Amino acid sequence: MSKKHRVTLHEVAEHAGVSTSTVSLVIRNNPRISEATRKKVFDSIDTLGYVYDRVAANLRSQSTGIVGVIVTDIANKFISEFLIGAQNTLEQAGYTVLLGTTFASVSKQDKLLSTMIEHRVDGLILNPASKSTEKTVERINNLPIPIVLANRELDDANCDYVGIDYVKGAYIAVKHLLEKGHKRIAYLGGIKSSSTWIERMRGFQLAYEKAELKLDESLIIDGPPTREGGFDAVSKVLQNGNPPTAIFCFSDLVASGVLQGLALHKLTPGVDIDIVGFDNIPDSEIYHPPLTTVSSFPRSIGNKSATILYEKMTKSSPEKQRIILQPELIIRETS
Amino acid sequence: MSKKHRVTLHEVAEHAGVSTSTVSLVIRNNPRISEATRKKVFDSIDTLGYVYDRVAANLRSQSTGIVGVIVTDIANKFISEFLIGAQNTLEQAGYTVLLGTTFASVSKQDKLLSTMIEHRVDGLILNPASKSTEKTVERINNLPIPIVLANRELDDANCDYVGIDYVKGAYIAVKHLLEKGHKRIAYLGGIKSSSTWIERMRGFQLAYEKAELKLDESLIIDGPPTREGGFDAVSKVLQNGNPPTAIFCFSDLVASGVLQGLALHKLTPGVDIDIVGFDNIPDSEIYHPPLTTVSSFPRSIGNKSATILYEKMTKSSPEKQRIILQPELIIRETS
DNA sequence: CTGAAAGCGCTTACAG
DNA sequence: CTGAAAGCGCTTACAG
Repeated sequence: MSKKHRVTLHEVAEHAGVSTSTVSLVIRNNPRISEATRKKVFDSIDTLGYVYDRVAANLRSQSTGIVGVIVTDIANKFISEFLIGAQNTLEQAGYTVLLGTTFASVSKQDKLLSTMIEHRVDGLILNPASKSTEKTVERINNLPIPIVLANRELDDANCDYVGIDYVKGAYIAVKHLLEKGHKRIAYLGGIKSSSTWIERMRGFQLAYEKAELKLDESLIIDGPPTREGGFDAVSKVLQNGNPPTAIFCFSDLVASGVLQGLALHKLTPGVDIDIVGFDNIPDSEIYHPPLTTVSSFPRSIGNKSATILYEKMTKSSPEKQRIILQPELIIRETS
Repeated sequence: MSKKHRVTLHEVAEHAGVSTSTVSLVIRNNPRISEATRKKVFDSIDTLGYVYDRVAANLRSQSTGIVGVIVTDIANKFISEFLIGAQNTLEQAGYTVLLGTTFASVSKQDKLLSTMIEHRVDGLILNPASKSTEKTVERINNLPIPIVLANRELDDANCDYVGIDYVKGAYIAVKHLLEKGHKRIAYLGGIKSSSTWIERMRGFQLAYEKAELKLDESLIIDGPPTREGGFDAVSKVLQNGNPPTAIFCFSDLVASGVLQGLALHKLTPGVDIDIVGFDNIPDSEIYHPPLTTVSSFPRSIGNKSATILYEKMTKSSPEKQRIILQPELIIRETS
């Protein structure tokens, strides 16, 4: 079985007594083929066990129906939800998704971009690694195929973008804590050089300014946007001579590490210290205790990214779009 | 930029003053090209901005370097870890991964199989949907390309398989609960017809038999292997006239729903009722309270699946392999 | 060590 | 409504 050669369109044509052009048109459901011929061809396809060879079709038609989606980490719930959104929309439109995971490595990202372009993807959705360089940006700007950036904006990238309003998200989170009377709020986790970190920082500052309070830089500790990052950051900040009374976390994942660290120090979130996360991943609801967090909408971001890419691939409207979804505060038991 | 035609190998050859055969060999690092020629060609590639067209190469060489991986749900941590394992190994071997998600739908799975075969993937790793039919099995058995099944075994599928010993996993979990003195243990979540459910059931029964106890069928409630499924199942089982004193959950995800449901009924896990999960996903450690669970090794399963597939794709040793990893009990605070 | 020629399996104008 | 011919951009024997 394995070694038997694949039946070709040519053989189908011969078997059905028509030309290859006709078979090709039948396969692609071209309406200008008569019902009788269509049936004849499908019969031959069935009896011969013909399998369409997209590789050949792609070469000839110069388009593959494949869209590359590059993300930083699929094990992150925010990302996997984002992916599901993008994939659903893309598949509905008839595209196949080629997935790449960078694990936040820029060189991995560069390699993936190359591979995907060599595979002639029709378009790309990129959730950029946080340390993406100028070179990456330049490359993205010069890409011969449509691309949409998601979740993280890149400086000087002249690109369509879909993400959420991180400034506002951080702002409403910190404002909430300030209104509860906190004056010393920590900001833990996330890579300081990334746009996602910087924008949250801006929201953080904005809330402090409006409250006419001064923030303490020693309560700001960055690190990897992971559970471990949160754990390490909270351990550090608790050693501060004047520790915080509340913590704003870069993400729910970071918050999960923070909760772990707090438990180790016998501090009860929501009682001894208030915590707010970011993302509203499903698990945040069953953290111990359930986490107050900022809801971003990963599936919607995925959907939107795919929709915009689809427009870029099919229409010839080159106007750039920048879509910013608005976050919401979800108050639970940690604040 | 977008509309400029892609530079072809032919143009590179002309620019470098060699034949296309030579350029082709240079690109693929064939050692029988002299250093001088190689350099000349690479210079031309750089100045012209040539991009290798894998679609054309694939057609001619009749192999794509693409491996299809089909899973039931990427938002599930067990699966995403499995995927990372498979992807790492595959990428190291030079393959590109085409990902498909079935969301446990058999028709989706069939479509994905078709798409991937049409795209001429060199091999497939399939984490089958639980309700896969005989037809699917037959199709898989007749596949013209190498395939490895993972995580869920299919009856009569004459396939290589990598998974863990679910019987033993359930056995050690239930034995642990019995040793703690429990006599009424519930088994919640999971699809009754799936091999993963059935094998856990067998382990469950085995533990009861060895303890010379009789199990109560009314404490066995199946359902979707999700958080919601767990929530619903625990709600049902608590209405039992004679409710269980301990619960064995199909998965950690199910357990998370069970914990939620228990909280609603003001029952404290580990105190009022004991809980054991299955999978040891990272989150289980920070559930409230931290979950006792059975550790399966999703990344290792991914790695192994990829390794076996790689052997099938490259060597001509047709001997079937069936690899069963051994699970471990991780005791935390819910028991 | 390198080149000329054929061909992978489709789709695409074009002709009728 | 259908067919004959060319060609997408590579790789593959084969020759020298």
